[in-house]
Amino acid sequence: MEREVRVRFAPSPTGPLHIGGVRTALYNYLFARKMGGTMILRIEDTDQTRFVPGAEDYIRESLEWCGVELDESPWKDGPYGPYRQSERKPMYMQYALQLVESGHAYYAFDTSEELDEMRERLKAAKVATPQYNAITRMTMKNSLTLPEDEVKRRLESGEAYVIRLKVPRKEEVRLKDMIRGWVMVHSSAIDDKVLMKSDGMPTYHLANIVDDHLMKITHVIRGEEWLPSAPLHVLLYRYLGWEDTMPEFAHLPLLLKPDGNGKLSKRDGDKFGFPVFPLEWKDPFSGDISIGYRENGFLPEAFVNFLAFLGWNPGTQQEIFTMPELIEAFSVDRIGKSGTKFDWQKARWFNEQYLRSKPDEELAQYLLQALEEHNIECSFEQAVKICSLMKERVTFPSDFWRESSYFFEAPTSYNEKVASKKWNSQAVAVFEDFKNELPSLADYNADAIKELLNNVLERHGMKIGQVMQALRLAVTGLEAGPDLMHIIEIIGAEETKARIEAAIEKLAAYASA
RNA sequence: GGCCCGUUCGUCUAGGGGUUAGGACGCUAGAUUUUCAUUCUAGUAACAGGGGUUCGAUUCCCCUACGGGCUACCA
Repeated sequence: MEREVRVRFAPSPTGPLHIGGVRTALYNYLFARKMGGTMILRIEDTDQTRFVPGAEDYIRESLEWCGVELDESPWKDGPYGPYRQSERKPMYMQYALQLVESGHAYYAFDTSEELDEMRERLKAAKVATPQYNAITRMTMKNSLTLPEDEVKRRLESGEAYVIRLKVPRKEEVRLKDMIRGWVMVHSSAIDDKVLMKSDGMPTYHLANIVDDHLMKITHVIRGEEWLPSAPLHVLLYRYLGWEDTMPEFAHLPLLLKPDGNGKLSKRDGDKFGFPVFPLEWKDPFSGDISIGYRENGFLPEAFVNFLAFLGWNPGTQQEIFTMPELIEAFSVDRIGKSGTKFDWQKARWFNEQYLRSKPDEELAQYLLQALEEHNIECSFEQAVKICSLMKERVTFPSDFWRESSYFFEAPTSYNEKVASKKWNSQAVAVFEDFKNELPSLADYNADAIKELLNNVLERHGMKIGQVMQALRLAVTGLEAGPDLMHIIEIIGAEETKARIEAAIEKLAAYASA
């Protein structure tokens, strides 16, 4: 019988979630929604020493920003809570004990010094992979080698111990991955993994199997870094007697550094000059700040669209997808196998596409906000006009203000190159007439302004191409920008007149040359 | 080192025994424009190498190379 699809995203709160994690969450979400299933978030905080304050809130806020909705989570209770492993602590021991009783696990009392010693010894003996396994466990201090009464005595005296899985010496462990097909691993390559730590917490391996089982998870979609330990997880399901409801696995290709050397890591943001985190993160210990996509001006839709295409594609020519469209198009068998390098240029392109598809009225809000911060007044209508002029040339919302400040402030300097090449006495003669006649224009709009300019040019026997660059220089100080007539329309006749007069004065040296 | 996974234009990728190996980003050129950008058009550029299997392999198999992951009482 087909079970209702239930998937989980299970980050550990050890710092900011990086984009690889966000992508894993996204794929889980898309799959859940596509299948009409349930999306769960479980916090994997079994390592108390790595807890970072704020990390959990960061995860929550990041997913909210991306539009990844959680059906069950620490913040939205469901039938299988709690959703923080630290709060599920009492649940794990019984399963570990069940394994001990069935002979699939055992107590071990070795100190970390003894473990190091064992590894050193094996290394010296040229053993390829020094590990606690079927062979070496018989030389260590555990319930397999110690007399029964001593084991009992040690346990009762409160001595520190761990519970290890007794991995069989020779056995092929097969695992079917939805992305890679059958993966075969020999049990000799797996060591006797610690299941319960001496602090009473389970390790990832035990906790993840117990929780996935208890939470009725049907599909485990996670990063490829988990593939090597997946056979171990299969063994756990088997020994716990849960193999018939074992989830299906899908191991996602990793996100790689742009230079193709290694998986994208937290430090790479600074190194390559783009964010690796969805949101800005301030490290609570060092105070270091890492930039985020949101603060960098990315629209969440663009970020999600871009991320979805890192390792997956719909098999059609369509590139722009809304979240509902992604859900509709998503399927696990269109996820690629090979690692994916991060392409900053393409990320920008997606953002441009989304920005341009927004109505001018919405874009105007970005500009208005920036203007407010600079204490500049501007009507909503003006802002809309400016944005409609600028939208084809911006990548980020912050560009609206950065690229359009001349609408509000007269130029304080002029592009040197244009000034020396295009500013001359003939142009100035045209501008004298133009700026004087501008305020008396009956119908003040871009078309009328252009008509006036043409009239003046005709009187002077000149063509529009001869003065346009210089006029732009006078009005904006720059060498390039959107349609000048529209700029002049927005700025207004009086301001334009004043700017032209200022330019004539300041650039006099060029005109006489 | 051992084990596991992978390898199509610079990048993201489609394809799959016989194709002019397709698209997108980037880049280049042309067109448009008052400039820059946009837009449009064109161009650039790839099946890692070697063996098989086959009438025919980029596609299937093996080996090598290269890349990546894992190798903790971390997840």
